[in-house]
Amino acid sequence: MSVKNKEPRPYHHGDLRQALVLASIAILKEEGATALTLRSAARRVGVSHAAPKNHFGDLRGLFAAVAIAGFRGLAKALHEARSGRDARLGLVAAAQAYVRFAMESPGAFRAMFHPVLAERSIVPELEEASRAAFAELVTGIVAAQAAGVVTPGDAEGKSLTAWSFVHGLASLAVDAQLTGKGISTPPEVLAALGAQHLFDGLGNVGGAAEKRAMKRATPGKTRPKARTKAKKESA
Amino acid sequence: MSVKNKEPRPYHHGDLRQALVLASIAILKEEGATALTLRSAARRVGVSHAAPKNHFGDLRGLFAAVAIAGFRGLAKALHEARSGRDARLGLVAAAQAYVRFAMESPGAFRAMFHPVLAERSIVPELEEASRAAFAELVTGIVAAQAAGVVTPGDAEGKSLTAWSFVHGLASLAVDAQLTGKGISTPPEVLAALGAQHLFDGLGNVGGAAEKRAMKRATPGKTRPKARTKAKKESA
DNA sequence: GGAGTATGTTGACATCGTCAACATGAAAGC
DNA sequence: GCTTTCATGTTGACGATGTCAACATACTCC
Repeated sequence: MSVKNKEPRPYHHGDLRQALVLASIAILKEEGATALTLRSAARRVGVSHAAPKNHFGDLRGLFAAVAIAGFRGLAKALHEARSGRDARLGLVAAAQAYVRFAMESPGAFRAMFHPVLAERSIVPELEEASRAAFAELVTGIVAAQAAGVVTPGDAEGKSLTAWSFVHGLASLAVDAQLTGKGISTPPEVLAALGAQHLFDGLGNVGGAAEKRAMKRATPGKTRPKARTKAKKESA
Repeated sequence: MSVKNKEPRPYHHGDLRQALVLASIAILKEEGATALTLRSAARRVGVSHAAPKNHFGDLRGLFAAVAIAGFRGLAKALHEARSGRDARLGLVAAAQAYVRFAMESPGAFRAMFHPVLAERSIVPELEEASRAAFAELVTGIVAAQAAGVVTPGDAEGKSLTAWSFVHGLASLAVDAQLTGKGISTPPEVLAALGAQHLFDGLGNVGGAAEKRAMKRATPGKTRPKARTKAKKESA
């Protein structure tokens, strides 16, 4: 089947499961979400169309495997964004990292929140990977509370608000909802702007936070974002 | 073909386009997003499998028609939520209405942000319906600024932050990301909570907003402590 | 070294989106 | 009134997909 290989491939692949996951991620990146099918992944690896069934059962299993890898990559990106920064800047960087992840891997991002995985409790590993990614955010909020830059109490509720914001922004950006509305600001900048909104509040009229925000809003103040490396293939 | 009707149906339906859109919405509500196909919609209406092609061209056209109806319904819900309330409570109610819309019509919600509609500029009506829904939020923010409960300036940026938050929360709820993380609070309550976070800010430590928030959060005597007992197994 | 099992292949089936060719009937032109 | 035109709907077909059953191969463990 495979065009690229003429020599007799061994009957057993060795690590077909891993190869199929990597191929799926590549397909998502190169051809979009609709192009990922059990057969297309099998084709890319060079195995028969029914081979994936042994490893993933059905299409949902393949999506789940991709989503697990995605959540782990996201958790890692969030962790790296915070590390080495103070609590507040770390949270801003994490927000930007979340959006950047979605923009750079829209296919994987969509797979992670694909409707077929709605009842993901069936796949404990996926449940755990998702929980771990969220935990990164909670940790960031707790650290910010310890540093005195976020009000104490209800860390989980506040994390959820923050998560909702970054997830919504990422989703809107990925689904191209920001275009055609006169919004030209890059999503990553919007992430930083929204993070400031969240910190300072939209309703503190005349308060110190508003003055701080105005001061920050002066042009030429945007941090040169650190160019981040490409995604790693290992997982 | 239709099981429900034996009498000779007229060759021409009359308003097949509208009937197909309504059937699609019903399918989305009753059977989920994956069940909506050109053929299933045609079956439900009782026409041949290729009839939808005359009205929608391809599958994307059907999704676009459903999404247009969805955005109009969402805009209406947002408008009604704000009307009759003061600026701040109106925005809170709008946030809850957004989440409620998604929870009550998850299929339509997913169709509105379906990947196949990513370049929706091809369908001007969809572009306009989406814009109108967003405009409802901007109007709410502007009204809140006029009422003095939101800081002045950059109404669009602030609307975008608010939109990102409600859209993210709605998406997470629809995709069942809130389950399995120890989050039992209903999404509508989370919408109101997050709206308060957005108004007051998460970072105004010791400020007036924090005191207001504490006052609101304490029905009895319990002083909010930074006691996060969420995670019990993750380490 | 043989048995049992995990891993891949082949072929089949129903369903899907899409197309081309055709049927029907309403609207428009004369 | 009659015909022409064309939007609307049907039929049949095609390739692609997910999934299954039957079979082939090769690894592992006793």
